[in-house]
Amino acid sequence: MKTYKRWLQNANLKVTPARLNILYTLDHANGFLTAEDIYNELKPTIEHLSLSTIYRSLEQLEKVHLIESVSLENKKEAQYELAHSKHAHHLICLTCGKVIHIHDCPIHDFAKAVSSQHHFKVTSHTLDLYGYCEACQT
Amino acid sequence: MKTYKRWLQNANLKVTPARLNILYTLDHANGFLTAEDIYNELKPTIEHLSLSTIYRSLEQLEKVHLIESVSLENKKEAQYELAHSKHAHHLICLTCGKVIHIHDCPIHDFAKAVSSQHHFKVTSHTLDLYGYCEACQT
DNA sequence: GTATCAAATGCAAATGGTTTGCATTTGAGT
DNA sequence: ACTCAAATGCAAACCATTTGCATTTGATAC
Ligand SMILES: [Mn+2]
Ligand SMILES: [Mn+2]
Ligand SMILES: [Zn+2]
Ligand SMILES: [Zn+2]
Repeated sequence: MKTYKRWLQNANLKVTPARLNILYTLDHANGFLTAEDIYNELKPTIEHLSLSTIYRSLEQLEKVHLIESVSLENKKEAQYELAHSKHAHHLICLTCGKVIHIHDCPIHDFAKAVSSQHHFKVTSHTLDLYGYCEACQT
Repeated sequence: MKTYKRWLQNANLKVTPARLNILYTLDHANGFLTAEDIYNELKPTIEHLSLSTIYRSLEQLEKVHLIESVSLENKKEAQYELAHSKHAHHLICLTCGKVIHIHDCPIHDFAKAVSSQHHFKVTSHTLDLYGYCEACQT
C-alpha cells in the first residue's frame, strides 16, 4: 500500500481508502475491470462504499494518468487498467478476459507510410488483438 | 435506391422506407454515424419516424452484415458504417470525423509472431489510426 | 493535538443512449 | 384483395454513468 500512497501524493490527490483500494485492485487484476467490477470487489471490505465514489475516483485517477480507460469492441461499459508508461498493445482473451501486454509495436512505420500516402497526420492509434489465451485453448 | 432494395431482398429482409433510407444515408456519409445522426438526417423527410425504428433497423442490418458497428475510443455511442467485404482499417479525423479506409494490413505477420510467442491464438484484431485529415491540418 | 477548509464521499435523483411491450400498420406471398 | 409474420410508433423501462447536496474526511496550519 506504501507505493499507492506515494503515487497519489505525487499526483497531488488526497490519499483515501477508495483510491488506495482501486489502485490495488487494478494492480492485481489480470485483465481490464469495469467500475462495477471494482465496486463488487471492494464492497464487502469497505462499509458504505458508493458506486459513484468509484466513478469519481476512476475519473480522477485517469486525469492524473495513474490509470487508463479502454473501449473494447462489443462492450458498452468502460474498462480500466493501471497505466503503463511504455506504449503497448493488447492480446485479449475472449473467454477469460485475460490481457497480455505487447510492447512491440508494428504500427509506427505503417503510420508513416499511410500518413504521407493519404496526407493524413496520424497522432495516435489503437491496436487490440482478440483470441484465446493458452489456458482457454482446450 | 435500386441497389439497396436488392441488398435487402438478398438478405431476406423486408424492403421498408426506414431501411432503404438508412442504407442510403450510411452509403453517402463520409464518416461513421450514430443512430441519432441517422435519425436527425431522416426525420425531416419521413413523417412519424421513430428512433427505435432506427435502432431496430440497425440491429437487423448488422445481423445480415449489410452494415457494421464500431466502438471508438472516447465515444460512448455506437457508430455505424456500411459493411465492406475487404478487411480494412481506419484513419479517423479528430476534427471533422472523416474516415479513410486502408486496405493494407500490417497486422497479419505481427499477429503470427506474437501468437506463437505468447501461446495465444489470435482470431481478430482492431486497428484505428487517429489524427487530422488534409482539410483539417491548417 | 485542534482548528480549518477544500476536497472526497454517500445517497438519491437525474441523465443519456439503448431496449422493450404492446397496439397498429405494412410488406410479401397467396 | 386476403393473410400473417414482420416492422413500426409511441411510451415506458433499462442500464451505465453523472450530478446535486448535505455530510465527512484528509491535508495543512496553528
Ligand atoms: Mn494496456
Ligand atoms: Mn470500416
Ligand atoms: Zn483465457
Ligand atoms: Zn478532418
